[in-house]
Order: sequence, then C-alpha cells, then structure tokens
Amino acid sequence: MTAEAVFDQMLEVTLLLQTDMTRSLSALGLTGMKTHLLWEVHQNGPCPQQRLAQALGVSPRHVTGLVDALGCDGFARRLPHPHDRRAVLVELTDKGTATMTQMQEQRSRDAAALVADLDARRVEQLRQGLDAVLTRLRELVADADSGDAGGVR
Amino acid sequence: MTAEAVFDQMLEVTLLLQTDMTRSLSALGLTGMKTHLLWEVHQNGPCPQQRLAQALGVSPRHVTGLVDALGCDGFARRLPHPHDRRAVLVELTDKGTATMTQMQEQRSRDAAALVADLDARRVEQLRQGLDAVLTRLRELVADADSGDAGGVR
DNA sequence: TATTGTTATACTCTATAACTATA
DNA sequence: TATAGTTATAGAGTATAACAATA
Repeated sequence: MTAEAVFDQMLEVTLLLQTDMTRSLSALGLTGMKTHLLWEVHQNGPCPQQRLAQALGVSPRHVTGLVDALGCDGFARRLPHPHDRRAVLVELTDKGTATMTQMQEQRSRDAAALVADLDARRVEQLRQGLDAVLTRLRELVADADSGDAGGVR
Repeated sequence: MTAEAVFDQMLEVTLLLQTDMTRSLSALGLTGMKTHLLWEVHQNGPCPQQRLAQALGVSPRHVTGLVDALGCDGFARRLPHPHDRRAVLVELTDKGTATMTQMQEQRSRDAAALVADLDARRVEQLRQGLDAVLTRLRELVADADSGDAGGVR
C-alpha cells in the first residue's frame, strides 16, 4: 500500500537525517544536546542554567556537565548573574556564536539541495502533504503521551 | 523560503518519530538497537553474532551484551551452531516472534493513520516528493561519508 | 594463522540524591 | 523555607584490546 511506502520513506528520512546530524556535529566536537543548548543561548541570549534545564528537558545536573564541556571546548562560558548570586548566566563565546551562525547557513544550503530536483509547484505539494502528515503525527505522539502519563483520562 | 519550510518539517518528523519510537519501545523493555537485532533475526532466521554485528554496524562485544539482555528478557536465545563450534546462532523465542509481528501490525495501522486526511492522489504526490528528497539526502550522506573516510579522492 | 565470541576495562550520556550558598 | 548550582554516585550504551576455543 502507498501509505506504508510513505511511512517507510519517513523512517528512512529519520535515519539519514539523524546519522548525518550526529556525524557532522561530532566533527565539531558537539552532540545533539550540546548543540541544542548552544542554540537556546544563541536565540535567547545569556541564560541561567535552571532555565536551560527546563528548555532542554534534562536535569540541572546534566546542564552543569554540558556547560562544563562546552566551556572546556571554548563554545560557551559562565557569567555571574547580575541580581542573584546563586545563579550563573551561560553565554556564547565568539567561537560559539560563529559555530551557530555557520550551522544556520549550512542548514539553508542543505534545505535548497534537498529539493533541487523539484519545481516550485512540487515543493509546495510536498509541503502541504507533510503538513497533513505532521498534524496526524503530533496527535499520535500527544495521545501516547497522555496515555502514558494520565492513565485512563 | 519553501525549501526551508520542508526541511523544518522533515526535522520535526525526525524528532517526533524518534521520540515516539523510543517511548513505545522502552515500554516493551526494548531499545532501538535491540529491536534492530530482533528485526534482523525475524527477517533472516537464526544468525551468528558476527553477522549481526556487521548488519547493525556495532562491535561484536556489543552484540554479546545485546543478546545477553534479550535473553534475560526472553526475546531471544542462543543455539549452538550446527557446523562451527566456535559460533552460536541467535534465534527468537515465541515472545520475540510475537513482539515483532505485533510491531509490524502496529506499523501498518500507524502508516494508515498518518495519511488518513489525504486522498489517494495526494498520498501519491507525497510519495513522489519524498522519493526525490530521499535521493538527494542519500547523496548528501554518502558524500559526507566518503569525505570522512576516503580523504581527498 | 585466522575467526568467533567473551572477559576486562574505560569513556560518554544521563539520572537521582545529598549538600552548599544564597534568597 | 525555597531555589541555583555542584559534588557524589550510579546505570545505561558503546568502544578497544587481550584472551580462549575452534577452524
């Protein structure tokens, strides 16, 4: 059935995208989590670790380790929080900022390369198809979520 | 640009599919790797660990651990190899076979649910669009591969 | 001598709990 | 008393290297 073909394709996309991302990040000495953290700080500016832990959905302890490692590799550093002496702010170094900027540019190039074989009408059809699938997929995941957490409902 | 919208959608598909898969597998006491191993054996029948290591792209040592864990949880077991006393064959238990069969059925249901909002023509358009994107994506990944491994060439 | 699998060891990612300093 | 972050500890997942049994 065609539905299964589409599902298989999406699984392959998932596999390839993940493989490629893991590999290109590890060439920079980064992991998905470290990159996610860097991305948050790049988007929102200097940020206390507590908030990063919530944004990334990991433990505060884990953020300590992440920031330690990113500090070691020169991507980020800790600043004293101006009003709360318990907290620290994490900010990007020049290297961290440059890395995030390059990543954005690379993403644009990859996006263009991916649909290079399709004319504009086809790309738009693809976008609409993926939109419908994503709507359903979000529902499926949310259902499983509440089923896990909420029990009977 | 629309190309970037499509790219973002594919990233979201990747994220959702992976989140959902990790969660539903862990409810069964499985990981992606263990499931992949089970899948190989389910498809190809009893199999020496060496071949599994190559199929999964992991170290032989890792397969030992995987098979130990799967044996512990009753999904698979080791058999003596009939012709080579160095080797063992890994085969599925009834529980392992039943689990793989259920997974296939669930996959069919999920595939149908995902495109439920689209008529057959739209699904076919989506399939063709994804096909073009996948062709490019495979190239991108393969290029990065040879760039990593093969050097200048 | 080459191959299959295992024992020994280590590194990364991630979590929980106890503790310190500050609010 | 509550909050931010760190120290201590632990458990997956994965790798390499050395070793045993067999080919």
